[in-house]
This record gives sequence, structure tokens and C-alpha cells, in this order.
Amino acid sequence: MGEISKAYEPAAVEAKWYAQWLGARYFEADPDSPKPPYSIVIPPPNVTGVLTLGHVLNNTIQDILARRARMLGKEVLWLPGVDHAGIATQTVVERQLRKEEKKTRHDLGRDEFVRRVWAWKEKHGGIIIEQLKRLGCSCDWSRERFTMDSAYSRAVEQTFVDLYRKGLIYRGRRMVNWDPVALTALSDEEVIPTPQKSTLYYVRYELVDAPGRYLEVATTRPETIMADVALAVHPRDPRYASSLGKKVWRPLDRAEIPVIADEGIDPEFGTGVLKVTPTHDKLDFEIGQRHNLPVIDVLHPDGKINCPNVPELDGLDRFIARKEAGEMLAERGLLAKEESHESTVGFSERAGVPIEPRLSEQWFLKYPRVEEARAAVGPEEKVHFRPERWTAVYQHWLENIQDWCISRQLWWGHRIPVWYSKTDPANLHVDIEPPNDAENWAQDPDVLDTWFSSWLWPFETMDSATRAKFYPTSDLVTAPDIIFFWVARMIMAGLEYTGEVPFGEVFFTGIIRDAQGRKMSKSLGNSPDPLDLIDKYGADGLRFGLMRIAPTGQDIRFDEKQIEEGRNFANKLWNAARYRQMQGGEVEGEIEPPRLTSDDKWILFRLDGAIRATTDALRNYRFNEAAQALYRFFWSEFCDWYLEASKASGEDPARKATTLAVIDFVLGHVLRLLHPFMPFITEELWHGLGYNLDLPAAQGAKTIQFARWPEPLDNEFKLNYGLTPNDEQFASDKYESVTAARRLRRDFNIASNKRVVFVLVPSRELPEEEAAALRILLNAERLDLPAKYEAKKGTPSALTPLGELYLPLQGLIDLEAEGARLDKEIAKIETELVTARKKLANENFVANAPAAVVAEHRQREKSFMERLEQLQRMRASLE
RNA sequence: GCGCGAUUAGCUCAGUGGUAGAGCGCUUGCUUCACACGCAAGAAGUCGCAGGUUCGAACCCUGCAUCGCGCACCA
Repeated sequence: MGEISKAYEPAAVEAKWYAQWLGARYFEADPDSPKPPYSIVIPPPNVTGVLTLGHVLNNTIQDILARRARMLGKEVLWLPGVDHAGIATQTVVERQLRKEEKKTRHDLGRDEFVRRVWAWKEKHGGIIIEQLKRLGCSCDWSRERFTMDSAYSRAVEQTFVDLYRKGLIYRGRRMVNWDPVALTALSDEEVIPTPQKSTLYYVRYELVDAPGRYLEVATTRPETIMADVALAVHPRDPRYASSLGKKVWRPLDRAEIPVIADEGIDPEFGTGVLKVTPTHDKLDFEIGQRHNLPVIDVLHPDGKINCPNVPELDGLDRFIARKEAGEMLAERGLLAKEESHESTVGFSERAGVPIEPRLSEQWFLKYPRVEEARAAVGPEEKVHFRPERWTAVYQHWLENIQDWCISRQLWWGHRIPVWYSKTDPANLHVDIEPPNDAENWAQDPDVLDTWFSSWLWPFETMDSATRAKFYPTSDLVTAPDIIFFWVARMIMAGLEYTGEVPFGEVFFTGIIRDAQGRKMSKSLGNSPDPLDLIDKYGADGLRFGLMRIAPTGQDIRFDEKQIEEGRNFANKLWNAARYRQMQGGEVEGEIEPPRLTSDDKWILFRLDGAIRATTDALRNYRFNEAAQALYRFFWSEFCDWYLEASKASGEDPARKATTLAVIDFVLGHVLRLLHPFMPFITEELWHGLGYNLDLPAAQGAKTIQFARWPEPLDNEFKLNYGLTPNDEQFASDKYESVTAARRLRRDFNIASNKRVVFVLVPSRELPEEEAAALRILLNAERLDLPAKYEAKKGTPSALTPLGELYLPLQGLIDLEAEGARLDKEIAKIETELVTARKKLANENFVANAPAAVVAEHRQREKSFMERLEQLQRMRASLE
């Protein structure tokens, strides 16, 4: 701390230390270290991603865990990396291609397009990695991984081959969720059910053998009528019993279709008649299978109508065709009515458009180790979820699990390692190596779902030495919205391929929302750029501000004010250190027990409490509690009371030396406790104040990161330094007295900078050093301590734990005001006394409540009575 | 329809059986020699509603209301 600025300026400090940490390779994990291991794998952000507040929250927590583990003497691996994010990345590059070259990926061809994506990745990918560095993340960047690294890709393909050989992966023509924009199949998890207002069309189907008689069908999708292959009713629906087995005319693309009975029909919905279009609805597909119905597909992959027989609709977008079909039906008198209707429609998570149920040939995975995975999570099991309630969500999903559609019709991703014989398409070659006579085979054009690579992340990112030391990992920190996508699948893959669960503790963060409670999203533009926040408030301020409010597992409403508080706290810390430095003197001198004042002992007690509270909170993943405990201790106790009182040590060198030693002791502890939260400023002050000087390298000489995590002050320490609860109580009483005196000042409009004379009639012995502290805290010109004091009538007075306190003023006193003030205080005490007495008068309370609680009430009653008596005496003196 | 969460000061939120808390905001005073990103004092709450358990409930139980989130259904 050469130059000392009044306000903490984070930018230079952050850049300086991060570069130094990287240069010294402090974050790199050594698999050969004798230290016990601690490991986290980062939830890999998308390679296209930029830092959001969600990432800040998530990664700050991981950094806190990692840094604290280092201070606890663990060998720490925080393994970073990014995800190739199939759809997202392909979309970004395609958009760029369209904009800059007016080309599609098909114009380039597959190989060239993939080359372009790689080029894009090299140039723009992984911005987020640099942003994580700005945040201070202590990842082992030497091990940064990418899900498309060659070794990792090989593992992904090998996994496919292995699961295929185990019979768990199969190819099938089934109903899938089709994204008509990205032109690919999606897994069920990638579909977001969204309530939509739509129109329910009541369409009339004329009976073939009874012209003029109709069956009415309620449908939201008239544009798929041409794909109808039957009408279906419930077998026991009396309204339609006579129609069963008959034929009706399909409107638009006119054809005869049968009326069938199926248990799947809900007679309550609409008219109780369903039009069966097996290609465009999951239920319809199942009915079609049960009744051996044909399959007609009237949609192109991009969602346009494919029905040359009805030229009015052919080629139209599905939503335009829907309206058009409705109008056509109306014109032909086949539309009985329209109703508005609300239903839930599946939207593509990526493209944001309604997905289309579609029959297509895809690869599916029957999940391995489902039951084991389900049983592995629970309070008594190997994997603990925090908050615990997510366990039920996880288990419910596993109990109802459906096979996973893992093939995607994209070009960017892990190519499916399957080749089809050109001569015999039924002949497959499934292996990570192509067949020898490759020219006779064609590789499957599809790639694998990105999550099919992510689920191997905790172990395929590690080489064998690393895995031996650091796997299974210790903690996983992630958001609850990827329990299904990622967490559950990692557990299954871990069990299948390593025989172990991949992590022990899973901490689910809340989701950060804006002030209106909406999710942060790019499209809403309600997501502040964390880099702007770092520029404005510093990385430490951002981290601390967020940690103080955030991670209770509840969603978080973001407010920039909270980050401002974090910045202010950093500034407070900076200035306290600055104050210490201005005092000069020896760094971390000897604390001489006989010289300790009650203030010194009080702050040591409070420090002990803060160490315990912080340690306990962090051990239980209650980051906000830890941050709050440190905030309160440092600001409200250390700065507001202790540092102010310590100014009383004056110029006596011996006393001052002890005071400074206590300040150093506390600051040294606070910096270490805060380091996981605020890595930069704590490192800066650690060195600036010279607390690193007498330490061995392994314990913080070069960096606070390896300084020991503070231990609570044990009984031996307390004995050696003569700390007794009496001292603590005395200091508390003193501060309470000071507050009472300041209130007097305030009540009589005496400016806080005006030095005045106070008179205290002490109710107990008051050594000179205590009086000195009182004078300082009261900003008193003088503090008189007479054994008896005859106050002039009307002298403002207050009852304090240390005695009766007077504020003699000349000619300024308003007797009535003073009387009113005392009356108010008396009334307050009386109320409390009544409450306390009521409680004690309750026999059941006295009989049943714990003795300590009853004693506390007795004590309170007594003290209220004493205070009341004194106040009344003071009141009487005014008359 | 089933399930989960939330409801505490103007705002954002802590607080799992024993006198209602913090920060911000607000009022008032203060450029007091670390800090105005500050210091000091203060005002401010029928703890969503209704029952129940208990000597005692913000906290436990039941029901209801409102908001949010999952899952299922959705022709």
C-alpha cells in the first residue's frame, strides 16, 4: 500500500493480482500432492456464452468453496471448460454466414461449414472464460477442456458404441419433438410447455352412408385435416355408438375414413370425437398403431404444408394454413362454430417456436442405472442435494423417465459413429473407427445431443492421475433448472462408467430475477452486464453484494443497490486498513495481556463469534449468512465501536502498541475470513499491511490464498489473554451508555461535532482508561465522574448501565421538553414491566418453561423495576 | 388435476417455540484528524387470512387466499 487513496480503486488491484496468481500457478492442481483433495468441475458454459449474473452467482460460489478449501490445506482442483452447445453455436454461425455472405450452411457443405464453426470458436468462443477471470475465479486454467476436444470427443463416441453394444441405444421410427426452425429433433427436456390462446374449430364430417348427417370434431389444428385417417370416440360413449364402424368424409382432401373406438378418448373434451392424425400428434400416433391405421404426413420439415391435393394450402406456413383451412371449412359449410381456447403448446427451448410432433427415424437411449441413480440421492445417501427438496423433483423424474432421443439433425457436434452399408442399408457398422472399406459405407449424418457429451464431464475431463486424486468430485454448484438435463444424467453416467457417483454435494443456486420478478433474459434486455458492474463496483463488490443476498436456494430479485453495498463494504475495509497503516508502529506486535482494555477483550470475543459463525455458515453452504456475519462484525462491531474506542489509547507507547497489535490480530483474521468472498482486496491488504511477512510460503507469505483459515479462539487463548465474559459485558454496558448519552445530545439538538461536558455518577468502578474511551466515544470536552451530583433543575439526564448521566447545559433547558422526554421513557419501561409481570404471573409458564427462560424474565422484571424507580426519581427532580 | 416454493418495515430480504431483525429508502444533526462509498440519533411491522396445538406461535398442524415454479393433461 504505497500510495493511499481515500477510496478503494479496484481496477488496477484486480488486474495486478490476477496476473500474479496466474504467473505463480497458484490455481494449478497437483495430483501428486500429499494434501487431501478437494475438487469441483465447472458447469461448462456455452462456447457462445457471455457472462450473465447467473454465471456470476454460480461461479462466485464455486470460487468461495475452492478458495476456502485451499485455506483449509486441501489440494484444490477447480476444473474449467466450455461446452460446444450444438444448436446455439450452429445458429450463431449460420446467422453470421447469412448476414456476411448471404449463404446457408448448405451452400458451403458440411465439411466447410464445420471448419467455419471451428474458426468462429477460435476467434470468438470462450469470451466467457476471460470474463470468469475478471471475476477472480481460481480455476486451473491449464486444464481447460472443451467438449469437442479430440480426446473428449473420442470418449463421447466410445460411450455411444458401448451403450449400443449393451443394447441400450437403438434406432427407431417414433414420434419426436421436431423443431421446424432448427430442423432437428429435440429431447423432451428441450421442450417448454407454454400456455397459448388458440381457436377451437368445430368441424363437421359427413357420414358417407347418411348424407346430411355429420359428426362434429373439435380441433385446434384444422390445417392437418388432410392427414386425418380416422375419427375416434370413446367405446362406451352412447352418443356415437351408432356411428361406430361407419365411414365419414374427410373434408378438404376429400376421402372416406372410418369411425373407430379407442379408450384414449376423453368424452368430456369438445364433442367427444377426435380426428386421428398419426403423424402430427403423439396420442394419435398411438391410436393409429393400435388400429393399424395408415400414416399421412402433410408437413414439410420446416413446418410448411405438404399437400399438393389441396393447392390452396400447399406450401403455406402451418399457422397461415390453419386460418386458411378454417375459412375454407366455413365456406363449405363444414365449420359448425369457433371457440377461443387455452391450451399448452410445446415450444423449442432454443428457437422459441412451437415444436411439431413428428414421426421420424432417430437414435434413442434407454437410460442406464436408473434405479441406482435414484437411490443414490438423499439425506442418508452418497449424494446430497441442497436444498433437499430438489431430491423429490429428481426422483420423480427418474421414476417416470422416458427414453432419450439423442440424435440431432445438425452439423456441429459429435457425429454419430454409425456407418450404413451402401449395398445393404440394414447392415450397420457401429464403432469409433470407420469401416476399412469406407467407400462402401455412408456415415450417419446426425450428431449427438450436446448433453450426451456433458453427462461425461466430471470424469472425461480428467486424465487417469487426476482422476485417481480428484474423482469423485466434492461439490457441484448449479441451477435447479438443469437437474434433468445434466445432474441426473451425470449421476447415471458416473455410475455406469466409473462405478461411483460423480459428486458428493450438489448445491442448487436460486435463479436471478429482475426487479419485477422476471427471469433475466437477453430478449427482455433486463439482464445487466456483469462486466459493467465489475467496472463500476469492482469484482469484490459485485461478489460480496451478490453473496449477501443470494444463495439461500430461493430465487433472487436483483437490485443494483445491493452491489453498491458490496462496493461500499470493500471501501470500508480499505479505509479501516488505511487507518491502521496511518498509525504506523510495529506490524502484528505482541499483545500484552495485562494491557488489554475491556474494548480489546470485547472485540476479541466478537471476533471469536464471527469466526465461528462464518465457519459454521460456510460448512453448511449458507453463503449469505457467512457474508452477513462478516459484514456485521467488521462494520458494526469492529469499525463502529472498537476502532473508535481504540483511539483512546492516545500517545502512551506501550498501550498504543497493544492496541495496534489487537487491530492487526483482528484485521489479519478478517482478511482471511473474507478472502473467499473478496479475493482481490484481501490479497492487496494482506500484503499492504504486511501480514504476510513472518509467514512461511505455504501459509501465506506470497499469497493470502494459502494462509490458514482462522480457528476459533480456544479456551487456552482466552485464559492466556485473560478474557472473561465480565469484560465483554462491561464493554457492552459502556457502549449502551454511550448510545444513551448520544441520544441526549440528539434530543437537545447539540451537534455531534460540538464538544460538551458530560457528568456521570458511576454506579460501579470506572478505571481511567475506561473513562478515556468514554470521552472519545462521546466526543466530550470533559467527563466528570463525581460520586454525587446535585444536578441543576432541568438538567437533561439519562439512566445508563454505568450510572446516571447528566448533560449540564446553561440556559437552554426546556423543562417541559425534558419532562416529556422522561415521561415517554417511563411509559415505555412501564409497558415492558407489565408484559414481564404478566408472563411471570402465569403459573403454567413458570411451571413449564425452561428454567433459564424463566430466570431471564425474572432478571428483566427486576431491572425494569430498578430503572423505573430511578427514572421516576429523575422525573421528580424536575418539579 | 398433482406437487413444490413464497407471502415479515415503503423496497429487497434474514429470522424453524421464549421481548420482531438487517441493508437500502425516509426524518434529523454532523465535511469530528480512516471512510459522505461516511458518522450519529430516530420514525416505521395487526409477521397474507381463519382455525388448531402449546404456559407461550412469524416459526408446528389444518384450511383458505394471492403470486411464482415444476409435472401431468390439453382433440
